[in-house]
Amino acid sequence: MVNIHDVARKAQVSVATVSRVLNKSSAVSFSTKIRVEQAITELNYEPSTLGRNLRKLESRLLLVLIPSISNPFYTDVIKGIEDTAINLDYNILLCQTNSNPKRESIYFNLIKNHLADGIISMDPTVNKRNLMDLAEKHPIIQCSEYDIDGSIAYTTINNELAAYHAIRYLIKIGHKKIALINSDEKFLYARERRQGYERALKEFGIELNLSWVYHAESLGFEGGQQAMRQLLNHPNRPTAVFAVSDILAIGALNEIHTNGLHIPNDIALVGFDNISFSTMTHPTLTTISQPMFKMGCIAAKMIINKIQGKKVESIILDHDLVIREST
Amino acid sequence: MVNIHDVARKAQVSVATVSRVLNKSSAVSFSTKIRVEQAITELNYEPSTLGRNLRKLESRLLLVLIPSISNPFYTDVIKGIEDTAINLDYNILLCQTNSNPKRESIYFNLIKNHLADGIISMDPTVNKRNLMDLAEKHPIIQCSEYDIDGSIAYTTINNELAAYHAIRYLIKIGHKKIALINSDEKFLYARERRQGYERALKEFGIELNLSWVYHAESLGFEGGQQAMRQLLNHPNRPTAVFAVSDILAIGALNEIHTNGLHIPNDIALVGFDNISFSTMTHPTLTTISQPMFKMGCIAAKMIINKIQGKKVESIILDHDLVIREST
DNA sequence: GCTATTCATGTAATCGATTACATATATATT
DNA sequence: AATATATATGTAATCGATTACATGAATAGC
Repeated sequence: MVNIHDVARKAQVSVATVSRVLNKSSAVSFSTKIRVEQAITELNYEPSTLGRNLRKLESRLLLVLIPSISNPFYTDVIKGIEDTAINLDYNILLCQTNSNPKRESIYFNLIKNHLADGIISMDPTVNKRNLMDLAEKHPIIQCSEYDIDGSIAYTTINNELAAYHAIRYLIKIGHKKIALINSDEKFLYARERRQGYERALKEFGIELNLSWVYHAESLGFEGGQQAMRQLLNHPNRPTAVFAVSDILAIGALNEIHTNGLHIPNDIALVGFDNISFSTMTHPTLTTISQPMFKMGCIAAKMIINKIQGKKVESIILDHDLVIREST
Repeated sequence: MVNIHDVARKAQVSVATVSRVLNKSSAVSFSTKIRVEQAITELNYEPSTLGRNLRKLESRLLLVLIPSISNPFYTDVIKGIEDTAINLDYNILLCQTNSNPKRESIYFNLIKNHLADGIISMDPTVNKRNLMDLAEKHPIIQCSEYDIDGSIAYTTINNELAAYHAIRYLIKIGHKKIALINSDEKFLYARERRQGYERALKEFGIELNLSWVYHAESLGFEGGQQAMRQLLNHPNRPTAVFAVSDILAIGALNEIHTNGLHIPNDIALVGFDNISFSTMTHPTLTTISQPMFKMGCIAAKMIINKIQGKKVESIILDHDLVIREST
């Protein structure tokens, strides 16, 4: 493999001069510059990023931790991260933890080993203690999921308020019997969305019926189906359902159809995330839209600022209620 | 940052001995081994992968080129690649080209720069000429999409045969007027699936009606909707539709519903890929299932073998016709 | 007890770049 | 013309590891 010395020899200059031409770091006379560039072309030389990074003590690689790419919510966030990162000459390493602690530690080692410069964590299942320990020595920010009491900067939406808006809307169009399909409340977003649900009910004088609050066992379609199955068997069936993710909502929608009921006449349905599938269901799904692409861009900017030693502040983004046919 | 010299000093040995302990490469006496390990723990030392990789001239990073992670087909393939790669101590860098040549060249540079050891390309939009040039000097294999005449090893299914099976099945259940929603035929898989479509028709003595062959303008839902809209306006409406991807099929399904027609009574529908959403539609979608996870595992094994200088052969995997409610 | 072999460890080169510092030449200033 | 400054280039240290080779000590074989 041809290296910088070969180029230097061919162009009859020192390696320093070659490096200067490569990095435009200081003045090189026109004639030698041409000579060096010619040598580079003739030898088909490509500088080794490995050597460069070792010297500069950086990898220009960003780790993005997600539970799984199968959830389309992450798709657009990642697009935002990638766009921003590439523009600033960083590449991203997408890491699916599958909520597996062993995987997690592999990826944590990557940053300890200097193979990555920073981490954007979007994984709610990550070990918070380990993450915070790591954040003492390495640049880390959280995206979408975060810790209230942690010292790690984050960008997210106001989950409590978003859920509140969804429920308030259901109440305003006449619903009083509103169920909640939540995910596991070990996740902060699940706790927050539940709080928003409860606040809206309280504010409109509707009593909280705990038997209408379900926790899905999985985050896939089946989770929504299972939860809905139980809600449909409830002696006092709700007239509206708020699911904390579109995937759960779509599972619920499926189950409602299987039972021959009509949406929204028999049951109204609201999801969360505004994934692209939510326009392909029948009826189309009313949902809360998060600014996913923007969130990704901001997360990327935050982590790069952090890597460069700047101070970063957490940022809360706006959400929207997207009203479609399911309500 | 603490380095190998600090450890050596603390343990009162040479850096070579520390490296030996780290890599278990040759005998180190029990007592010094303990001393070194203690120093490592006390100093909280983590070896720099950058330094190691530079010396060993490898990065243990694999590039995976995909057009976009938004297509769920890739999800399981990537899981397979990742599982296999991690077991063999490689990490994967997921690269979305978004069919953007500039992105592509960024990623190609990564391997020229030795920041990655090999490439698995799943991108049908990649510039074939560039890829083949690169393959002369670097380990590259193709997954799912490939080149017939190229010299690059690949793993995929038999697209022609899969399409043939889908169409033969439609014919056997009584359909004669069968439309094809294809994607752009610049993609090899599109050409192959069309060949399978034509072979099945020919074999059963059904004349090819070119006005029933559509090319979707996008690979998203809208592509399927648009194509279906045109098919529904056709004076001689087909009774069955084969779409070359589930996403297109779901778009078509939506359009059929919008027009008040029944699936499968008015129109039968077959997709391709067996993405998880294909069980969530109403009716559920008959489709061709590819062994995505397995394909990913094999692709990863192939590229790692190639990196290690072994000879690799292309592998064709089996597909299945999954019959559901839409036919 | 002397030589041959094995074992444990150290020294220094190496991977491929960047860059502080040194030096030589050309140009500007007086 | 003498000095000051700017420009162009080279030398060598450095980033953090691995490893070929050298060396000294311990053990085995006779």
